[in-house]
Amino acid sequence: MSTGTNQTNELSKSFDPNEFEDRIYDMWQGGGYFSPRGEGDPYVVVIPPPNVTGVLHLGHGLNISLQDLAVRYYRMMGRPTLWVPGTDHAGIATQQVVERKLIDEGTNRHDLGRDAFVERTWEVKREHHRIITKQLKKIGGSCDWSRERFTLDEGLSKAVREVFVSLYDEGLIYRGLYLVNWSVGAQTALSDDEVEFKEVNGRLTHIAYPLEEGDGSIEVATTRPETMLGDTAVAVHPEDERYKSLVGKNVVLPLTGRAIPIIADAYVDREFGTGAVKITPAHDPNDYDMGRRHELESINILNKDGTLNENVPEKYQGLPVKEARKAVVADLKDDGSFVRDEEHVHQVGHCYRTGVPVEPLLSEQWFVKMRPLADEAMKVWEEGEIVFYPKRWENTYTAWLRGIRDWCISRQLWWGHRIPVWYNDETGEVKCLLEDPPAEDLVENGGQWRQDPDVLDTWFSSWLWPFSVLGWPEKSEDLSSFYPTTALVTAYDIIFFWVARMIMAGTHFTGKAPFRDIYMTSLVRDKQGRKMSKSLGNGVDPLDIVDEFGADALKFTLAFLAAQGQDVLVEKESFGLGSRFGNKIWNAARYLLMNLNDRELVEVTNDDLQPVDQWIYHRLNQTVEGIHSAMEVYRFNDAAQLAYEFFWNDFCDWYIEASKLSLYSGDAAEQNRAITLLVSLLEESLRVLHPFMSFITEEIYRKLPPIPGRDRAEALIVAEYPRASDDRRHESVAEAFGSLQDLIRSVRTLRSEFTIPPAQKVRFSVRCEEGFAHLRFFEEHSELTELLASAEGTTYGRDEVDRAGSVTLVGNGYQVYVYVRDAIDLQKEVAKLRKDLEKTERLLVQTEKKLQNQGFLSNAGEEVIEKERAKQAEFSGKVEKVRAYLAELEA
RNA sequence: GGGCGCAUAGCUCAGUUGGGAGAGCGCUUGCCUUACAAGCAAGAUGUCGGCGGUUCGAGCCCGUCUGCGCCCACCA
Repeated sequence: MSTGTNQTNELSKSFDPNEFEDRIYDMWQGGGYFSPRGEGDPYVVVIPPPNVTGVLHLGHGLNISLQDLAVRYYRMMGRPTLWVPGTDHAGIATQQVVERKLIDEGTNRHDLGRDAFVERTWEVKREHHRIITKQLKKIGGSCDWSRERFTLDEGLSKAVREVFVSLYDEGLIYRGLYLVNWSVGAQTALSDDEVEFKEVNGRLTHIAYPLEEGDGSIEVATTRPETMLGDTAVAVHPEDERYKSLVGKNVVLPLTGRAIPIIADAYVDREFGTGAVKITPAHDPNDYDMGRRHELESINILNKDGTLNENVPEKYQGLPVKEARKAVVADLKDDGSFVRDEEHVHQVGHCYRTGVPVEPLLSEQWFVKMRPLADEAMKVWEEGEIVFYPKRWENTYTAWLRGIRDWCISRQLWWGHRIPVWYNDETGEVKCLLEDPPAEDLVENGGQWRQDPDVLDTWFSSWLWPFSVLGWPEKSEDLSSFYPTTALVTAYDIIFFWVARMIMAGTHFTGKAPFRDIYMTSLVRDKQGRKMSKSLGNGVDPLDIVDEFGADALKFTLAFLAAQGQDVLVEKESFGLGSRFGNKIWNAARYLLMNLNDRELVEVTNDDLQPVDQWIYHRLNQTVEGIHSAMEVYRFNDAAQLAYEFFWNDFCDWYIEASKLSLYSGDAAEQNRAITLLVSLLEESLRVLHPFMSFITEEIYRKLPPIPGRDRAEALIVAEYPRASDDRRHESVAEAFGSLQDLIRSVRTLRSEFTIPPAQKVRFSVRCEEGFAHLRFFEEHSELTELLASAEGTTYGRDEVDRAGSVTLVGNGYQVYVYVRDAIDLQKEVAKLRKDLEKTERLLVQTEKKLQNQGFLSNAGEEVIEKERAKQAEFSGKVEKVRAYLAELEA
């Protein structure tokens, strides 16, 4: 059976990803290939949802690329594979985007009103959503768009509501007046995790508080002098002799004239500063605790916009914190209570979204009691239900769980899930409801019930993501088929925000950890190791990379560079790696397709394989095995490198080159055999490469002719991934081919060192030694050496040959005589040989020492010793021959 | 204060159970050789951060020191 292949399936001469990437993506999506197919153990990934109003950066590029790589690999491995895409409503960030727009339009959200503002935000969301999904497609993400979700869509809102009500009913959600982190920038409370501590060069101000009675004073120190306006005590250590007598007395607070007590508390560090601390329960976490212990009054001095309120003397009212600080210090100086101030480096909390310093503020907020949830999350880890890659992140995870604190979930925003709690202000009743109360009961319609104005922390919907996207709380088909999911691929900077909380929610509400494998991606940095950011201007836009190099280059380069657990440093130019690889694949394929003309693809059986064919199949086998084991443990860079090396170094550099003689000089049958093997190997290589280089391989796959005896998938994306097979294992052939490569390289080196022009053919003979497996190989397949070394008039054999006029190259098990003595500088050759001899002698001595070492012989493994013996034989043989040859040359 | 990570070729980094030091880029030399100059062939460059230890044998294991980086933490 044979198939005519005279159709023109040519590839264009120049390689341009832009020419086919969009077209191929549409083909995939149109073909429904992104949806799970088949039966069996599914491979499921949910995307870490990008902020809907955000801009994709290279971190997303890496994250999307690695997920796509894994998903495509498992899809081709035949597992029903699902990658659920979606976006996050990102409360603070999105609200800010819209608020800024309003300010530009000369208005603001309060003028607009809540409903109109939310509607406006939905418009902005829709606009950005279109852009961001387009970007995800550009990058090549093979996600199932028919299942796309948004954290604020109907189903997910239902999940959020369900979870809130159920936690409320369990007593795990509570409301109360607590000191929280207040972001003046975003005008909302934040959870502890949303506060970023940064080192700040501040000043430590020492202030003397005069005693109410007598002349003495007590000196305190603070980094936030303005908070003294809200002081309600001064604390000292109970055993501090300096102050013991003062405990119980009062001091008069400067600037306000209020009298406040001196109390004793063991929390105070006698060594720090003066050993006396001013206490501001309303604006400092420690002071707050102490205030509770001592039943101190709390005086809130801040408005929510960060200005001082009516609880401070009039002259400070309305001043922002920063200004108030200056004014207070100035006034303290005037009034004589200022002692001194000094430079002081300390950690100051900042809002992770707006970057402004966080002000601790006493306010009414909703919290989730985390301890019980954290315990469950700890348990699933202990039981091995979840595994981190790399493993060390488990420490970070467990440390956080151990030190868990309650989670402040209410946000004073308008964009988000409204808290499902209603108050009856007359009766004081509170109800938390799954369904909204009837409209007529609401105060705005003349009823009595008023809904809590706040929305929930964005992460309160994100933590449900792996099961809410699959339909929970409904008992959907997707939920039963695809939950728990298989892998989570995300960056390590959101372990607390997201990963740990998803595990809590998943475990608590579904009884199962939401995923098994947690792959923490590296952070992408610039070449100086700096985080990419807009302000530094060092950001690289993944779409620019796609435009310039193609999506395959983006994915391949990142996969190749991103070793597990190591931050990856890149610049735009780095992506030349993937781009060049694409070019290589393109040209190899173009070359083979060109050579289909006037030849036929024929049936080729294992019996038809020559050693070089067996060698390439052996290498393919090894490559596939290596990729499988690398993928199993998420070593993407190893897998990418194996694929790269096989295709470029083995297939292109050796196999295609070696095939040229058959392809051009063989008879018709041989030519057909050769092209068939080449195209078959190309086809299989495309399957190997597809997860790494998806677009280009699919594009080429479409142009391949039918190959006799091989099934054709409707698209490469759903073709079967190659597996290793025993009948392709050819160890001894591989060893022989290794020797052949050595031989060829040594001839090439000789040519290169003596600059013998490529056009000038050299004549050489090979003499193989008795007892070497590769002897027959050389004898039977002389054309390989002939072609690869650009030689002519070659003779082979076991017998001595005429060496007159030759230069000898000594290899393991063979010698090559190259007849170029006239063309080379003998002195240089002698010098080179001496150097080579020295090195070999050194190696020989090393090996012999080992073999004489009793400790080595008794402790090392059998294999290691065997290997050492083989080395000894090789080295000593070589030394002997080179010595003899040198003596001959020098004579 | 606690925890973690990194120091390997000029640059960016691989190196999975300890057994003759690797890749990509860059550099040098020669080639537009019937796919690819985004290429081919050949080549140079390493006290594997310092010191000590375990071992027949250490880039890899242990200790210690130095220099960077990150995370967590309520010392005003």
